[in-house]
Amino acid sequence: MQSKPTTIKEIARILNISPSSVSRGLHDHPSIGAVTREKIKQLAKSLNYEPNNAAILFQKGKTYTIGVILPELSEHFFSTAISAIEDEALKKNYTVIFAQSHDNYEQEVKLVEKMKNQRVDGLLVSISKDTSKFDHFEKLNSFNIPVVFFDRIPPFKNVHYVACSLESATVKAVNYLLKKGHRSIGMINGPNTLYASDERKDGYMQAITFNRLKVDPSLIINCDLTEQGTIEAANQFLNHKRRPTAIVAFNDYVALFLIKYFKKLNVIDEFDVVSYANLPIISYLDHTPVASVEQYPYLQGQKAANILLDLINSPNAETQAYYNTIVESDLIINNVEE
Amino acid sequence: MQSKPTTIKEIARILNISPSSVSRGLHDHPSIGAVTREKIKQLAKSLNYEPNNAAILFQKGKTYTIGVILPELSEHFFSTAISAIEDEALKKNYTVIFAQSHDNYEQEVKLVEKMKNQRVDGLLVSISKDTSKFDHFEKLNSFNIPVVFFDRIPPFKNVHYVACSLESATVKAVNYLLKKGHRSIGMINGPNTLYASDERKDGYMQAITFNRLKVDPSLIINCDLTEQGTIEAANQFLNHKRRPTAIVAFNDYVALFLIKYFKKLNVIDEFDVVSYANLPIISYLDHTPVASVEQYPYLQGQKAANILLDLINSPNAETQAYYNTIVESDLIINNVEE
DNA sequence: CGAAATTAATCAAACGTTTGCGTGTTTTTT
DNA sequence: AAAAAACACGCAAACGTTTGATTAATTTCG
Repeated sequence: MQSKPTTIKEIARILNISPSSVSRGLHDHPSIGAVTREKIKQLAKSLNYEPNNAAILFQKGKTYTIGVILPELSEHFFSTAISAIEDEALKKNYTVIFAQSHDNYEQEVKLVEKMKNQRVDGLLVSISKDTSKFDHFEKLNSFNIPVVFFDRIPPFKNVHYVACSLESATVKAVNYLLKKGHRSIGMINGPNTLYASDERKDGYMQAITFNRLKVDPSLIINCDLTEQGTIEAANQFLNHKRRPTAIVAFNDYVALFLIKYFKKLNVIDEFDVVSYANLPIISYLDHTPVASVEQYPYLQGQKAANILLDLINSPNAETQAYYNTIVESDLIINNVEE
Repeated sequence: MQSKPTTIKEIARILNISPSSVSRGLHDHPSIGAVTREKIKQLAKSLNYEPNNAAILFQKGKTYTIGVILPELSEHFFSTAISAIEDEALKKNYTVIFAQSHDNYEQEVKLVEKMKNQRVDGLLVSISKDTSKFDHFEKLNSFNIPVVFFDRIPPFKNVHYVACSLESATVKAVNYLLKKGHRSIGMINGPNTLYASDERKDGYMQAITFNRLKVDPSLIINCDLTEQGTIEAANQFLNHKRRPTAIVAFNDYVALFLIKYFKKLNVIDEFDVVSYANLPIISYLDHTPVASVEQYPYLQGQKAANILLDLINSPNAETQAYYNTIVESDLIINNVEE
């Protein structure tokens, strides 16, 4: 039963015509007569002919494959994004290969190399936490492999990227809290090295200032994002002379730790928490954040994929301007039932 | 800057030797002298030579690629499994391409076809919910593409698979509840069409019977796994003449709905819930399941990937016995703090 | 010292498909 | 009826790499 797949040559031999005619016939090339074309197609069908992709790819020098490199596939945000990427790629008949950097710079460099060897037509990347050099991506330019960054993007504009505006989302979040009557709002921010921390801080300050209030820097606490770090930050808030009544948490994990700790101290009712969505089921908690910044991973993935496919199929990629796409994030108000 | 990638031919031309020698030199073939070999390697390095994968794959008729088809990538279980698969594949220098069936049979058939066209060396599959025919997989046999199923497997033994023994896990779960003193234990099971429902039911009955108790069939309720369905099941338990004090939920989603509903009715303290792990953060809930059946997605993915790679590289795949691997699932007791 | 063995490299074919160019045959145009 | 156009197909090269067969040069050994 070990059937070798049917080839064009085989069909040509049986029909006593040339392989080129078979190829053209199958592609509805005008220079092949209708009769011959039908004969070819019929035989191809009955022999279960399937084009040998490897051969075509090789011949065309294109792989119809896009690579995706991201930190951790099992994080909900990324698995949703890649799900979108795959869906978009499939529509245009592209294949997706992916790899995880596990937030490790060296691994990321290796993977970029591997993707290049695989001759992907383009690359989608969400950079690892400890990536601060970007040479490995620049190398791809000379091979004419376009790169689109998404969500975790490098801190400069002369690349293609899709990302969420955390700044404007943070403005919305703080505005919401102010409108609810809060006058002292704390923020548990990430390490200063993260670009995402800057954005949150800027948004926070912008909202406060815009409302003609004064920013109290001691209400913005940097945190290593661990449970222990969160607890320390919480303690600082609890002992603060202007003890805040609302807190903006860096992400859902931090919010989770925070809420857990506040519940333990029985002060949870004295705080409103706003967070950035990572965990799909966080709204099922008893004490949930009053609002969440939704970052639309599916949409980001979709946009990034489409931009990449555009770039791949645009002839004059050289002279092209950089896509700097911002996905507006929204503040989702959790209507707490009870 | 548009550098065309260096080829073996190019190196050969510069060194005035034949391409075959270059190829052999790069592969440390014994019939190339040490001097020439070094010259070749040096030049290759300085020209940044990278083998053209597409050409090699084409030439060898192998793609060093494994395909993965699963229902929904954004589900935590699957994203963890595929994360493992990717890690294993990378170790052996294989590439992973994947696609989602979105639990749709027709889509699955299409994807299998596409994977075949891509000439994957092997396929890992977790079948879609409404797949009951398996011809599309059998077709792969004649192309000598091995298939390993994982987690969601077909209901027969003459295929390779890796799966969790939900039956024995359910036995453990029910035993645990019995040991805690529960005498009336309800089960919210899935639709009867699912193999997974059978396993749970069998495990339940086995544990009850083994403990010399009588199975009350009305305590096993089939449910469509929606929130509404869960509520209906809950109501049946609440009105049951032998009202259960513990409930085995089909999965974490069902458990979530159930706990939410019980909390609303203020009867949550009258029930112990056991569930099957899908949601990583469910243990952060206020009222969490007292125990969870852990199905080790990472381990399953790992094993499935390794089996597939074995099959791909075993010369006499024909005569091979079928791998039927069962991953023991464990009952994780949640030590509730308060 | 001549035959055999070893070493070092080359040649050419092959993998399956596509595509520019050429060629013979038929049809259309003037 | 001759020239032009349209049609239908074949030829051959090309993509980059690998590999079995072959050759030429050198070394080894009886």
